[in-house]
Amino acid sequence: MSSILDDDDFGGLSLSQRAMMAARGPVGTPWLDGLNDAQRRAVEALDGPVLMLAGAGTGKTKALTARIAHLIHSGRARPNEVLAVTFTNKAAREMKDRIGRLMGQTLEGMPWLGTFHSVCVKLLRRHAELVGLRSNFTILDTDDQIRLLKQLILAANMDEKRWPARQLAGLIDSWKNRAWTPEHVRGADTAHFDNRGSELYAAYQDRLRTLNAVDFGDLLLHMVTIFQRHPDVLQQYQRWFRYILVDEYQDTNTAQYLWLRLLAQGHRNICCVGDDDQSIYGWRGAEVGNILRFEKDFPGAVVVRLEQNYRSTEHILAAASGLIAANRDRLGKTLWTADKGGEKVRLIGHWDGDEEARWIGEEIEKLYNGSHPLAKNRRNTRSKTHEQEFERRVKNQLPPMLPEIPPDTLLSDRRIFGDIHTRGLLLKQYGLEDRSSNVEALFQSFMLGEITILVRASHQMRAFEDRFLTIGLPYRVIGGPRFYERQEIRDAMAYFRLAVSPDDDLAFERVVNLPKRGLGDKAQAVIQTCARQAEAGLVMGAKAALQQGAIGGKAAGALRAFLDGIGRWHAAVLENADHVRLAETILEESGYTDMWLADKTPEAPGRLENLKELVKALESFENLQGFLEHVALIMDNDKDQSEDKVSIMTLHAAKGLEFPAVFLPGWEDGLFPSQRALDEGGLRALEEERRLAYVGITRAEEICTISFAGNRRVYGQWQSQLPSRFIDELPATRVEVLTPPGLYGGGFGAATQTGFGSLEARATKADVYNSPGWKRMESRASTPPRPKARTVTTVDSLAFGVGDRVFHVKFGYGEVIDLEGDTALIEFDKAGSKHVKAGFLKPAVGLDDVPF
DNA sequence: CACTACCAAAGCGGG
DNA sequence: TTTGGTAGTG
Repeated sequence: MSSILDDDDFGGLSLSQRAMMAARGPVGTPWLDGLNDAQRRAVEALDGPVLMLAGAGTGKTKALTARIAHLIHSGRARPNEVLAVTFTNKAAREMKDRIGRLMGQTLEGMPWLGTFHSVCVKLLRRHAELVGLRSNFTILDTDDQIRLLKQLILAANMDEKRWPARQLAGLIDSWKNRAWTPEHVRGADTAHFDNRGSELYAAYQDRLRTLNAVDFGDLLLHMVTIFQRHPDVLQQYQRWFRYILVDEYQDTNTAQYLWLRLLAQGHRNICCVGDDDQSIYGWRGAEVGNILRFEKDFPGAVVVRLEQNYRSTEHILAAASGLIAANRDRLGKTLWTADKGGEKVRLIGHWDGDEEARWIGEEIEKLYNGSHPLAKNRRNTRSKTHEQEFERRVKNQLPPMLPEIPPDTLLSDRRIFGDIHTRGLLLKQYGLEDRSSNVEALFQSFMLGEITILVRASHQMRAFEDRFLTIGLPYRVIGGPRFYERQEIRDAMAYFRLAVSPDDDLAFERVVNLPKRGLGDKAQAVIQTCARQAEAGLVMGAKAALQQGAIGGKAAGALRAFLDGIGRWHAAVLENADHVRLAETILEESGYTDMWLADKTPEAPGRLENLKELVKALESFENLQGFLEHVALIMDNDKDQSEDKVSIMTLHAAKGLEFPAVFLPGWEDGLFPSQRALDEGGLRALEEERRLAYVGITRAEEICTISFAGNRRVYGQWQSQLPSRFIDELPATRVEVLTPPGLYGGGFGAATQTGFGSLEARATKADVYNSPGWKRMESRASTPPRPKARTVTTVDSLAFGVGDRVFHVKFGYGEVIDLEGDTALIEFDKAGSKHVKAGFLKPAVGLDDVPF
């Protein structure tokens, strides 16, 4: 073995691995147990190219992990000779866990099981010099990238308003996804960005090289470049990685495809798993063509179709299959399930988005209560989680069930019902049955964590958040801005980066004047000039500027203090000082903590909390360097998992997940499929939207509810729209149309079932139109909805008095405790007490915001 | 240099 | 509607 492959991840067997290999033999092979025929074929076809077409819920991860276990156990490869790539850290983690469980504790991690990016980082660090980098390069995230590009745009004398850095970033990203270096783009692509796209791209890559930095796209691009230009290096890895496995192959872009193809060229032991029907990342550079072309790329490939679905009931699966059948470009699969019957997909129309949110809220309450007719039919009862939840409730002496909430309950009381502690009072007042001891009902009911709402676009989430805050329904938004993307965290990280490497110019720029030190644009320009003159980094430039007296007065003092700080922190890093303490010191000494302490905005306390959490997160790392290295690639924020909450997320974020009950709101033309897909993308884009719809429906195990609204407020403007064309494409026999909800107050539970679905195979939408409730709504459609009072009224502080109920967009409802000028102290029902500007408050409203 | 006022734009988002 | 960025002012 050459020196290229000379370290732990390529080394010989560890003791435990040897032990494991030795144990091979007639002992059991648990990973082969419980596989169906197709899965077994996919697991046992070890050599040569294999394409595993795995439909939704067909046990793809099971097959994939069994295959790895089988590979290792059969002695074909050692754990560190298997390359297995995924797209997300979550998927990688899950695979690691499952393999560990399959093979027992003896398996010492597989170093080459990870995301495309994390594997590439490891490889690139070894060969950085081949693309003009040092092996300790930093990985820029999107934020850094944009700021860098902005500088380049300005330097090129372009109007940054007409040519926004974001757009350039997208352009460069798309080139990198196709594995195009600046040389490829030059000449080939001049039409973009005022004809200067390729020029700026080249400048950007140069700049990155000087900064010894890469962006995410570079990780793959550089590796492809290295493999193409250095056959000797490529050969080493072709030999080393004896088996290659790829998850979610339909999501690979061209760069990833090339990278894989180069590595697999020798032995062709590559196994790709994917589902062309779930390709939903075309806008991010994914090429469905990669999976459609697999058999051409790898002649003689074994193709295995996993078609037995273990997730959804028959009706749900059939509805999804019927929908996706409208796509032309697909390999085609026939999913089936042994789980016959179950509930049909439910379809309901609403007057507007708020009513949709209200209806779904009520549905969820009923599912949770066990009072929903469908909850009572539950088939998947007595899952382990239910038993655990039951035990938890008993142990904490919490009533296991929420009471059934009468439909005419006042809005203000609903909130209290939602609060498990104060609910008892209302039980009496409303004369409700105490279902505390009703174990059967508990098992029939749904836990909140079993329920999800999947939206097309993130702005749809707000209606649900507003509503759930109001009725006190615990929810969790998945995939919002992540922890490490928050401003305060990124600021703090910039300080840490400076401490580790003072020549990190991007970090320097981010925090020179944060908190405000009087080092504004002018001072920074001087520093830049000095740095350029000295051909050195900004820290050196700043020192030079001070020496030359180019910066004087107050600014000089502040700059000197800042530089001293960096020097001190860097020295501490070099001395291996306790990094947690150091981090705290940095945040203190730099004045960053004080900045937020002095900040009066309602977000400030939360930001301080986050900073504390950041420092706490440091504890699990050896030092600051290790932490920074880790964070660039893994930015998970998976805390808060323990509480039982409804989850709200986008359809994209839901891929790979499953839930017993799924709500799919907003199925309207223009929203889903999105207007952009309808306008620009042609058939291709429409088919991708349809796949998204397919992904949505196939997330559901037992209950799937699709809904649409006739009117919706988009960016403050009311818009009317038609139900989604995808609704027409659902096979009518698999759909149950609910009449629109009753109008005032109650009646939500009274939604009757219209008999339909025998003659016309695709008449679903028309049926909704013809249902009596929709007629009523339609007659109202000529009058555009009036904006509700609470959304247009702005009120100054004088309009409130102590004790008033108020509403805040972020924090929900609360009570005024104190007033001081334009600032009010509010005790929020859900968010605790906070000082907020009165301008953010609106008077609380009760039921009078119901339309009609 | 910092603060305020006004204006434009707003897709899904992993690493 | 909200958010972020820029231009103009104190």
